[in-house]
Amino acid sequence: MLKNSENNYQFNIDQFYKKFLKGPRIFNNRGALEALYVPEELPHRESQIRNIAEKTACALLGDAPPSFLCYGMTGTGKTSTIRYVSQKLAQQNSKIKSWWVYINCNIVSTPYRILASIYNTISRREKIPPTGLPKDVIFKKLLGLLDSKISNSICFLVLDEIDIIVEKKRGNEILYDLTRLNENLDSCKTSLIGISNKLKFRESLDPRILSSLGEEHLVFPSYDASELRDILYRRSTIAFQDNVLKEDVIPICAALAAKEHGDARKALQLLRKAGELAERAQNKNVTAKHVEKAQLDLENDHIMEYIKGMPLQSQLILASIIIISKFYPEHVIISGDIYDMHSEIRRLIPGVRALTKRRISDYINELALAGIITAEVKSMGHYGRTKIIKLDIGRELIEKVFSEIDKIENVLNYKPLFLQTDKVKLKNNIFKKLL
DNA sequence: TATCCACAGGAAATCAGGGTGT
DNA sequence: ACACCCTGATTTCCTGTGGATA
Repeated sequence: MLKNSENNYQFNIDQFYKKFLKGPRIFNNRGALEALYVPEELPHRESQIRNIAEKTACALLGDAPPSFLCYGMTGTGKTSTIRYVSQKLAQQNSKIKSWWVYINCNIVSTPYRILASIYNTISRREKIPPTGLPKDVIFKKLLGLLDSKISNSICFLVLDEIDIIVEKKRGNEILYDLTRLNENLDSCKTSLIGISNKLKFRESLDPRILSSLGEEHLVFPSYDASELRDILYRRSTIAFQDNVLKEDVIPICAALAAKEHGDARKALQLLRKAGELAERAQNKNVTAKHVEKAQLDLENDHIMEYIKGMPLQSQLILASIIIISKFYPEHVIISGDIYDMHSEIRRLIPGVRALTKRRISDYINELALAGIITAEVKSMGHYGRTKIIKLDIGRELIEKVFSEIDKIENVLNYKPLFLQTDKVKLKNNIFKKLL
């Protein structure tokens, strides 16, 4: 082995790849564990499949199927079932062609972009720009396109995570427009399918939309452990080489996911991650140990991914919390502290604006919602009403993420000034007693 | 018991930045 | 160049509030 200047053994990439290829194979087709993979059959969703099939069958005859809603927690097979049925429907021998437009409202979240997204999925040539035009213009263009390009056929609009747009003030408008598409169309018919994982979201839905979206809705119950085992087993026969899974691997994955409201997506992720860990370690088998590690890794990956993806201001808010708890572990952190800390450190980064307390309050709530911190509203009597903020996950993990973000890394060793005044220290001592 | 702190958090307005057609 | 569109982030303005203190 050669030594390089840093006194480490030099990594020989060619040898590594050669060794890897000679090593044991774990996967046969890892795509079968992906979220988007639609298997040949969907176990334990027979009644939902039948229900949707019955609803959509009239599309084969050229009639507009009723609109409807699907409920169920994450990983209960809502999207997969819809995709599955749509594939089967397309395989039927019918003169009437059906189009399926999938929209994830988490990504495409504004009225304009929803209309544009539908248009752009159907139209091959002309695309609607991401911004610029008035909404009603796009609406008319869309009507024209539907009538001309897919005349005498059915267009299914699948709105995944529909609850997200309903929460917004103008969300009801766009849904109302979409439900009314049929009235303005001559030769094309549309059908709306809403998918939601919040069972309560119907309450905030405009009654007009609720009625045309169909009083009828479809519930996707969570899978129990034995159903998850079954799903995993079937997928694993496609995804993995024969006999690489130790017999306890699938039951453990299923049990872990069953604890989390029976999330099949989670179960599949676990299984895949466990497989990848085995592969990386050049092991012949996937074992319970790999699943354990996978569980930890997945949680961390998720958090790290989330933090990396946050906007800079949000990262600065989190950094403020980190810094305070790093230099003053005893300090009880309240909203005001974060405001002060933020206004100090934001100066260290060029081009970062100061924020109002109001805005910071929202950022704190977002972090709490993501499970990174807890923010409990508490009244300190004469000392006001505020949020008590605590870090919910390991500081090291967050610092590790931040060390990869240059702008934040430079800030982490900043020693807070405002905390050094006696006034602040005194008040915080009273806080401690009150808690 | 009235007071008063330090905010919470809703609603509406504003701003900047991406774009349009004329 | 000009008037106008849509969005997302933020500010402005606002009313509400739990409980220690005087």
